Amino acid sequence: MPELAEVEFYRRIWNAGFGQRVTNVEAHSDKRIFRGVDTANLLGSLTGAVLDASFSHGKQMLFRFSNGWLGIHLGMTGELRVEATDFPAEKHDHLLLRLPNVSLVFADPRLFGRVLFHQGAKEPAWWQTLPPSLESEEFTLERMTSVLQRRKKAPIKAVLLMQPFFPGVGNWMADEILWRSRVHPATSCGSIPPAGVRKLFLATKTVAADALETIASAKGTTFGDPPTGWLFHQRWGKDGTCPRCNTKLDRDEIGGRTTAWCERCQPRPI
DNA sequence: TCTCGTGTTTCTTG
DNA sequence: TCAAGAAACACGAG
Repeated sequence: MPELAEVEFYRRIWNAGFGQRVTNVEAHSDKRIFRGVDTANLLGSLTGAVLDASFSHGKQMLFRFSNGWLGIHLGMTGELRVEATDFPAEKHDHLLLRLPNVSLVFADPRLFGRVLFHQGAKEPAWWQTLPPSLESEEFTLERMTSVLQRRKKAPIKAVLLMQPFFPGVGNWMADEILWRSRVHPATSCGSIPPAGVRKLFLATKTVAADALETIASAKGTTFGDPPTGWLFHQRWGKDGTCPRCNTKLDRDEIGGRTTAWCERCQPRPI
């Protein structure tokens, strides 16, 4: 599920372990999600460490322990869970942190997710160099305009999915942003007028903020769906209709991903 | 049996 | 060197 707001949702799930000392770590260390990681060092370092903070940025998460930094990317099918202390690891549970009161679990059937581990007083380099988040003041209209100028021929849908520029935007968020802006997903970036870019910019900010607000107000252990009236609710099925004009949504592969849009509200570029 | 997928990385082509 | 598209990764759900 993991796009911006879902990642934030999963980060909070592990809050149950704050302030507790890790008594044991279990890992399927031969799995793909540990590629490039010294798993022996990870296991040895986290055992006995205390979880004291966590952060999310786009689709990335970072958990601060007293003896290292654990980075997690959920890929396409990853999830974080909290289980009982004696919970036996299931087939796709690749990393388990045993704490006095709970077990923190990272599961991922398709193994597209990723674990990173870093030791040092400061955050890992890859975290420090992340692009400005969509919610930040550094994410500006000027920045977005220059990104689109540099990708003149690419369809806007594909560019919205580029994490170095739009951290946290995934397939459904991109479709939501385009639908709100009334821009066809196949429109080449170079052909979008300044007024259109401004609409896209404002929609990006709004979708990110509203999705995060949905998570904040859900405050339970279930991921609350976005408000009614979002394209989100219509884009999955084959019979989805436009929440604005009730036209049946079109579906096709654009920018390498399945894309849903309303041909009436988002006219195809000439 | 077959197709599809809420993501990234790497390869290929231009 | 860069932009853009395709393939690869792996496995469950429908």
